[in-house]
Amino acid sequence: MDKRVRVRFAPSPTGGLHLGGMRTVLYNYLFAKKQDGDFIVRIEDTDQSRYVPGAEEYIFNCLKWAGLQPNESPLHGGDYGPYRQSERKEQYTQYAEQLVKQGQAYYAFDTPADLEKMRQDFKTEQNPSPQYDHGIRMKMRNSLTMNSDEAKRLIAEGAKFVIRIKMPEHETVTFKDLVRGEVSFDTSVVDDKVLLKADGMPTYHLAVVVDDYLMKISHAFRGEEWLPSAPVHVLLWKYLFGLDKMPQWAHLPLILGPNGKLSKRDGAKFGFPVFAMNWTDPKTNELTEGFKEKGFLPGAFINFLALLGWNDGTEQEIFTKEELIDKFSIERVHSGGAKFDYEKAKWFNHEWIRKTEVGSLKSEVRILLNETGLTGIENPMLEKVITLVKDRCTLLTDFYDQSWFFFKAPDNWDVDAVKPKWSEDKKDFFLSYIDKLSTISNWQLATLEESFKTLATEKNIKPGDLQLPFRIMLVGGKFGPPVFNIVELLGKDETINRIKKALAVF
RNA sequence: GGCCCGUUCGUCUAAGGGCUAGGACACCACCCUUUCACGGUGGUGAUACGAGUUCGAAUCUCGUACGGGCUACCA
Repeated sequence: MDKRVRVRFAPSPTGGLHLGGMRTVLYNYLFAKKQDGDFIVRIEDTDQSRYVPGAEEYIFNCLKWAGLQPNESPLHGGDYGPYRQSERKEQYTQYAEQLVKQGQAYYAFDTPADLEKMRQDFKTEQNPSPQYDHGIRMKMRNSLTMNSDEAKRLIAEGAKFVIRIKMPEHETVTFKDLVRGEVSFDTSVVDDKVLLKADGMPTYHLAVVVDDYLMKISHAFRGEEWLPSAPVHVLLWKYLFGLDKMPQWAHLPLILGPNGKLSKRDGAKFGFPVFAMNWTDPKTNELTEGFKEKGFLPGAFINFLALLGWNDGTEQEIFTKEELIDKFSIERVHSGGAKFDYEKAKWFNHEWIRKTEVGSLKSEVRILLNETGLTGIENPMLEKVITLVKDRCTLLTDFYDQSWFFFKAPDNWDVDAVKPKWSEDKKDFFLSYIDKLSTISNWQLATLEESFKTLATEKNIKPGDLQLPFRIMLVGGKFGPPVFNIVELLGKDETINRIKKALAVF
């Protein structure tokens, strides 16, 4: 009896894909997978003036990176195409005309200047932004205020016109929202939205209803910013296809930045990404940072995004994608907006790096090191290094800071940290230690540490006083994993070389 | 201005009429560590306010305040 679950993500290709958009994708995806349904991506490109080249491809790249692949889309095909609204232009006109015939919509011939004049003329203190609504429409140039012959004549003459919905005056539209329960609106406070634009393209309002119908969408999830226009969509469903065919709605809470609505600016200002992947605006060349390039694992990204406004009722916080699919339910999504906390997002990533196996991290880390000029790294060495430092890395990009010295000798040293306590005795110790190291055949952590301590005792120096200089000789500064772990991985020749080189400077 | 949505530690949240309002991030302290981290243990910290219903309210109702969204031939 229940129809097949089909959900859609419907972005407009106008720029980067931010956290809110990605979370909408995620919830759609999880919901669909859980019910064994279809996840569809439909490109809402009805506004040619806002079209941005590359944005569509970028969106699909983000979905691919996050592992949220659609079943149907302009890229993946499907039985309900085309999946770009610009390619469906012809489909919408008939429905708009049908509404006019049914008396639920009308032609309007007002020019942009007319509309501007109306807004000025009717602007008052109480009503700073007058709407084209039931109170105003009889004062404008439309098929309601002229006789039908004149409207027909104007259209025949090629006059520019739009089709507007004729909102009823005092009806209450009520619908059930999966995250908020019942929501009602008085139709008299919503304006006569344009359905079909002068260029023949539909607006979002018409297109979303027609396409959701034609694509047999069963559940429609979108951002909370759509809630105020929901009554228009509900009415359109009622007039065109019947309320019984209408998808179930869920208006998702907004993701907020430190000062309200999350924006690109917040990212730049507070130093965190807001887009899934790097996005360069083709017009301004402005680069907005993405979570991928910042060093996030896709699993961690999805994980923290899912928890921004949803939880499974237990205290579990780390979820794999499979677990999320298994546990997700739209009813447990919060109705309140969530402020994005970058610190917590990083914590998720840290947890994910820790739990991800070395083998899965290898190629990412290799690419990262390559980009900084560290090439030709052998696999076994790379694996040992990752194992040693992964617990210290919050972001993938931390692997560089935590490990470059395994692949490249330092060329300057934190001498200020050494000099004040440096002495001939210590120099003598390291000279002897070089000899001792060259005789060691069992190059292992315990042996190395033991030999160091023994020699120090023989020379009457506290081993602790020697460890810091030793570390600085090897890596250049006061950082890195435990000293003898570094020595072990560096190997005999490299360790001796580094001591010699540093001794010349100290 | 109007309409709609929302409000539990600084942040994300649990508790759907009944234990001392629980967890996580962040922060602080201690432990571990002769670098820095990780880690471990503990701590500070919240039901916006005011009424009402009730034996009993974070939870239900109303009002107020505050926050957010919308108010385009953009989505």
